[in-house]
Amino acid sequence: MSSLRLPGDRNLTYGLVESLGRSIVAGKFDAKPFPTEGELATQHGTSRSVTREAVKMLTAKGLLRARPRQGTSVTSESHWNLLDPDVLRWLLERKFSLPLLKEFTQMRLAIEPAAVALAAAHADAAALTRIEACLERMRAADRGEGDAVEADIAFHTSLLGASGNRFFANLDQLVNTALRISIRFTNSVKGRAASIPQHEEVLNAVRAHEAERAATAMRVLILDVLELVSAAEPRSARASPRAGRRRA
Amino acid sequence: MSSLRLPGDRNLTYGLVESLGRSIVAGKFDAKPFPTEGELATQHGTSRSVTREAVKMLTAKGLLRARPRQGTSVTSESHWNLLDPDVLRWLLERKFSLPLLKEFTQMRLAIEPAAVALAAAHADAAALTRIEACLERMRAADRGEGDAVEADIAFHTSLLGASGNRFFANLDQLVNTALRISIRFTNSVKGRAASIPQHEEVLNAVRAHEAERAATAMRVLILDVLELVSAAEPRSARASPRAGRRRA
DNA sequence: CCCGCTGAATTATCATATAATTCAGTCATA
DNA sequence: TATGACTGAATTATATGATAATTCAGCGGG
Repeated sequence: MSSLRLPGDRNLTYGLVESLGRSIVAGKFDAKPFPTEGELATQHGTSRSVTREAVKMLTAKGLLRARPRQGTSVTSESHWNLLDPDVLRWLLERKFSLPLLKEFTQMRLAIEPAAVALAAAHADAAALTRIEACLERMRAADRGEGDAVEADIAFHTSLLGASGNRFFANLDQLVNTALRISIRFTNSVKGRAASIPQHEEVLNAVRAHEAERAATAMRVLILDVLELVSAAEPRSARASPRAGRRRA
Repeated sequence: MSSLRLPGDRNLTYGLVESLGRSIVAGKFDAKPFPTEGELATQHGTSRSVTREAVKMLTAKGLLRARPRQGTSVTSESHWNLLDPDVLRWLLERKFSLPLLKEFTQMRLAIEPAAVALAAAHADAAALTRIEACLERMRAADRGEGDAVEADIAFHTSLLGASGNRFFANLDQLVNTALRISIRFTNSVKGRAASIPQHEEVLNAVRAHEAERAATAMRVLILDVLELVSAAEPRSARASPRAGRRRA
């Protein structure tokens, strides 16, 4: 019935994945059971081929589980693949989960300083140029030219790529997705946009091949975010924003 | 034609995914173009439904790209999703990639110390019991009772789970997959199995809620692995095993 | 109380047909 | 010659209908 015109619908299958993914994360099937293949097809006006492919993709993302006779069902939330950008986006967009954002920032605090340390050690000329371009975009955005959020994101992902570590580089899409929401949040709390000087310090350290200094600069930057996110939480079990770390 | 009896074949589709995934990673389609849907179906004796679902899953893993008229093609390696346990396993098993193992260990060095620090801060009683059980399994394996590799893996993944951070916890499958190969490698280089005292130190620190001490202990443990892996590399661009870090 | 059988519901697989997309070539035109 | 619209063919995308395999729930016998 519905035309299924959702963002990222290269075709019917992806549109259905998007639609179902949102519904699942929103908890629409917490009470009533998940429809069978046939029901899904008729409800959405898609063929069984499309329906099956969508279910298979959501299964790959850990949201669904299909077995003969038993039918298809939503898995417990702990099985959901948070490292999948789609899943994370659905979770962060729908019921805006502050705890999840905090946990994401904790992961960034582990990953990004290590990545910039590697970037400082490798110091590819072309990569450096790319990072500088991102910083320039941030400066331009600060003057009102261009999108500050996109520039900020590009800065961080370009550093992940410059690390020369394929695992860090592979996190770019995830960071891209979540950072977009994270920045929107931090900007809403404090009026201030991203701090240019802090980002400059990271770049300078990388350019100077000073790994430890670069890592520290990045750590400071992300700790700021983590404190903003933690402060927004209701008072409960957040004695230390990032336990057991001092002297970066 | 072939019966497609490969590990992890809950059904024909997963079997085909496994088979094609290995072939792609092995570079079987670097010269010749990737077959069309129809060709794949006839070659493997599967219906087009199964073939399409397999192709779709491999597309989700970033290995393939399908467009009408143009056909299906293998993407460049930089698009492959290393965070997918299947993809990583195919890469590590097939052409045993030492650089990739090194990069994976670098990521562990970023993740696991942060995770144990959080685990030490949270200190859930039930989680502690689980970790202790894993250590006991390691001790038992040291006496010849049980599998040492599995116990070692369980120790590390249980700590990821105890971190209380869902992103760290979600890395368990990835660590489970790659650690299995990593341990096999380190054990082959040096005869020694995993160091029990080092693991005990981690657990003790977590039990005592000493986050920084726990992180340090884990860092030491993984640095040992990283040095083993780095030492096995041919002499080239590895001036410092983990640049800009000293005094763990 | 337990074990095996049976039936039914649902996914898994197969087979075939039609639509949509897009690349490569053709041809008219400036 | 260069350029742009048109055309045809190849391939995926979607639809539809049928059969097989799996497994749960319930029944019946021991």
